[in-house]
Amino acid sequence: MTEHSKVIEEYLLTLYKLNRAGEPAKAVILAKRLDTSPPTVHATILRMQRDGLVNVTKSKELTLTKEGQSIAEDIAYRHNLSEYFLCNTLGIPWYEVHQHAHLLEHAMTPIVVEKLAEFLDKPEFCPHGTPMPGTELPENTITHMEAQPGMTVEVAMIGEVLEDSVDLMKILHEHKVMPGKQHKVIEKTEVMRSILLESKDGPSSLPFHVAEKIFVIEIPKDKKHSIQP
Amino acid sequence: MTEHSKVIEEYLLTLYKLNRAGEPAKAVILAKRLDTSPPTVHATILRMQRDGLVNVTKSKELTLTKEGQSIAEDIAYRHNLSEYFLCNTLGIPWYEVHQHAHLLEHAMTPIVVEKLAEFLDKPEFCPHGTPMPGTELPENTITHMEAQPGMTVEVAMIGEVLEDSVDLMKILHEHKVMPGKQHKVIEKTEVMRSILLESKDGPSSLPFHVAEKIFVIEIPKDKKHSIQP
DNA sequence: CATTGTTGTTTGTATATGCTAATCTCAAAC
DNA sequence: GTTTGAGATTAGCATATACAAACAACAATG
Repeated sequence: MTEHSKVIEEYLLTLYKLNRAGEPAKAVILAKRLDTSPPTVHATILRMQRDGLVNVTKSKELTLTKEGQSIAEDIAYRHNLSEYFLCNTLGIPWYEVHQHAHLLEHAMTPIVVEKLAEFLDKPEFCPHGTPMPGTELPENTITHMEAQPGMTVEVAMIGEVLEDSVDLMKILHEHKVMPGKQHKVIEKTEVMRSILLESKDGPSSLPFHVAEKIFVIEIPKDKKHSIQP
Repeated sequence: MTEHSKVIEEYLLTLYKLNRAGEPAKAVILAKRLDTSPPTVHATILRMQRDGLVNVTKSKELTLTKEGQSIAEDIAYRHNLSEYFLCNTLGIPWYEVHQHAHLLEHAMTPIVVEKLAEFLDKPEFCPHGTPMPGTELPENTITHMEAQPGMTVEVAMIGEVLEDSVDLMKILHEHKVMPGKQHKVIEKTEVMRSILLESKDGPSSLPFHVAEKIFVIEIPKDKKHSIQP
């Protein structure tokens, strides 16, 4: 497992995340996610192919090779571990840690990763609720779009796509729509394309496109607020 | 203060360290320290000049500009803070932290630096005894070469030049020649070009070229071992 | 089937970083 | 003062990363 540049690591991580989100891994998407131009992505993908990190299907889908996958998981782990550290040890708000971890993830030696993981007690989820590679969300996790009015849900994970918008996450934070917190689904209005919620701290609304990226677990009536009052 | 590449940050830090060690800052030295070729150094220095980070005197001495100095201090601080964290929080041996910090120092946002410093209680020295920028070693600090036989000294700082050799530092560690530890100078033999020491853990010898890079403080007889038994 | 729009690719450039080999400069040594 | 040797520089080249503009390929839509 050779050393790879920051750029290559970014590509690998992005492909890994697209994969996990079930989104198609195409060059255009990469260009958008990485805020770069299609020709640049093209050239970089060629290099990654050459180095045995990705394969390109006839339909131009990008798939990680065994090695690419393994490296990507490593980076994802470093990223999530960094976020956990920044949030839980240093006290940086959960909705801000992503950007800082974005740098750190490329600068951790295996020993630092190991020692940090030990220090943090081997966490299994990052502050956004994303499971570390190897860990999975509970079976009964659904997207917030699937939660029906009347249901009480607990937020399990704020989808990684949303992590790029600190502003949005800050608002979610202010409305207590964050991992571990519970709220009730009041209504889902097609016209407004948003979901109305009610938590201890009052009502809030969730646009459909955001709700699609938030993962929740239904809480049976008798267990409401048993975890996070 | 614009963003600078890892490479540029390395150059700045190296120039800063040469400065502090009182060594001449010439291109060849940089090439050696950074393990790169003179032409590469030349090209990079040109860019740094263009960007107002260094000046070159008629005698080809490289000097940091105000801005270069300020950035370099920033990097040095991040480096030392990282080392302190790795050693004191994660428990990585002091003689190994340098290499890990070497990566981290380029990946810390100002907020991470601030929060980490708070978490660590604003340390003033790294595990090798190097003072953070803005802090100084005690006035009465001398190099180990200046310590005379009969004197009892406490190690204050392992010079940064030595940090590149983990093997050497590990041996120093095994002989308890490390910051905070005391020992007695037995003899200084010109022929062997080394200094003979005696600490609680037994005798050891220090080659002159190493002794030049180790800084100590003389401990008056009545205060021996008052700090580190 | 022709049009259109999305996506991929090529072309032509640019910059930062690196190298070797050759050359230049200058001070120190003879 | 001429030589020599260290250090600086130039020339020539390579790779990774980036861009815009032009073009190709192909699917979707009318």
